[in-house]
Amino acid sequence: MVRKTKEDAELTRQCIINAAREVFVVKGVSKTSLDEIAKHAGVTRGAVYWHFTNKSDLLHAMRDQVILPLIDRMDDTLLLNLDKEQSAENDPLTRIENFLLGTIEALSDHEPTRQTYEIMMTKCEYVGEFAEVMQQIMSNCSSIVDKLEQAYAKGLEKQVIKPSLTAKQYAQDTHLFFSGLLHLWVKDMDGLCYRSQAKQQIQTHIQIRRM
Amino acid sequence: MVRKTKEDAELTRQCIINAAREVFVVKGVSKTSLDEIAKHAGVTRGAVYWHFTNKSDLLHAMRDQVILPLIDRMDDTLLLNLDKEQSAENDPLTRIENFLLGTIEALSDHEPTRQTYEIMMTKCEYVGEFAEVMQQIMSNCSSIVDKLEQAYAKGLEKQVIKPSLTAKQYAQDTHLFFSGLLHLWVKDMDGLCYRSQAKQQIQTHIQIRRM
DNA sequence: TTATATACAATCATGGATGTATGTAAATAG
DNA sequence: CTATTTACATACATCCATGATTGTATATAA
Repeated sequence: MVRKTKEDAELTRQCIINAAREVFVVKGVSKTSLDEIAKHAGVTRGAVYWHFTNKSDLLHAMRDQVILPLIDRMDDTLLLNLDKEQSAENDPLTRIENFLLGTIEALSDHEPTRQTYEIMMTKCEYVGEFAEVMQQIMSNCSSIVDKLEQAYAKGLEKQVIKPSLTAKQYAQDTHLFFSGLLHLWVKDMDGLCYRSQAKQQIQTHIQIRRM
Repeated sequence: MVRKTKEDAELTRQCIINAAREVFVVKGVSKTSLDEIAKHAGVTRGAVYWHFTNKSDLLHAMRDQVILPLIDRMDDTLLLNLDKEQSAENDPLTRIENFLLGTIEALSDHEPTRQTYEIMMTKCEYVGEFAEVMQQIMSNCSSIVDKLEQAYAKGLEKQVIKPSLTAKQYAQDTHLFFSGLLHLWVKDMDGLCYRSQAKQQIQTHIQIRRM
């Protein structure tokens, strides 16, 4: 193989990430060697070590491709123009429902996203230098709860939600609900129990809150 | 070291399981060698291979010590004598609440249980011969939902729950809620966000359902 | 009392993964 | 047009975990 142009290089980098994901998801992170990833990507270990310092670095890159867009989408769907004039689209509860449904849809429609979640949840050990990822996840959870709380606060203000609980309580309960749903959805490989009913369960969860 | 009596052997077996748990929880399953476990238990790899065929077998044994009692407790707390006469103790919603609270308490009070959950959730890759454990987990979830549904059905029958949803819907929502709570509780190492508020969130979750 | 099974310890052989170091041809900068 | 950097491939050295084998002293059964 010979030297490539910058675009080609970026393409092989992405190719390595894709190969890593596909091998990780069947063999688990720790039991896949960089040689397997390289072979599956059609390159050698030299290429992998050129683009990534080690397996952990590669795993981080793979994760970022899924997590970063999620965070962006969360801001857009949940909070952007929340103060704009009242409409069906702009109902806080509908926004929350759409955010949850949209996340599930991303998993349903985009195989790489689903695989990445599966790897992160059931094929990866959060230990050593990768233990800090747990902190990031928890910190992400905090910001999710914060944004949910803002949306729920608007909902309470606009009186579309039953006022029996505080916005924070609603936000935490929704977050726990969705966290459980995501885990079960990903683990439900057969799709019998959870994947088929996820959307209905989200709608039910939201419906309970609506006044 | 010399040959021991049967009781001594069972003791070293348990000692190896404990050692495995304590090493797994800091180094992750795949990165701990059987030699480390043996040394931490004060034996050699020979002893480990005598009591367990391999690392996976050892992991299964460790898991069973936590999962099997949980299932037993679930039957007792949730269903046993559910048809007996009405009392505060026998209220279906109170039973569900007690089951959830009891599980959290088991994690709080019993370090080995907490460590085992942590290993299963964040320090273990469900792959290869260990992938079938995922099936077991999902099957366990089904039976949990079934038993919750039975309890909720009694609650609907006794008219202590709002009749807006079916027993199955209530059961699924509670299961998703609790699944998320367990995951976040275990991952919340600092105890700042979830561990401190778990009991309140359970009580809130139950309170929402009460008529 | 003897024979056998038990409960380990100690040793060995193997392979596989990692990281690094070196080679190299083409792209790109000057 | 030349020098240097880039984007890899190839080769090398090291380490470490595994599983199997063998050794051994004792508990236990007959």
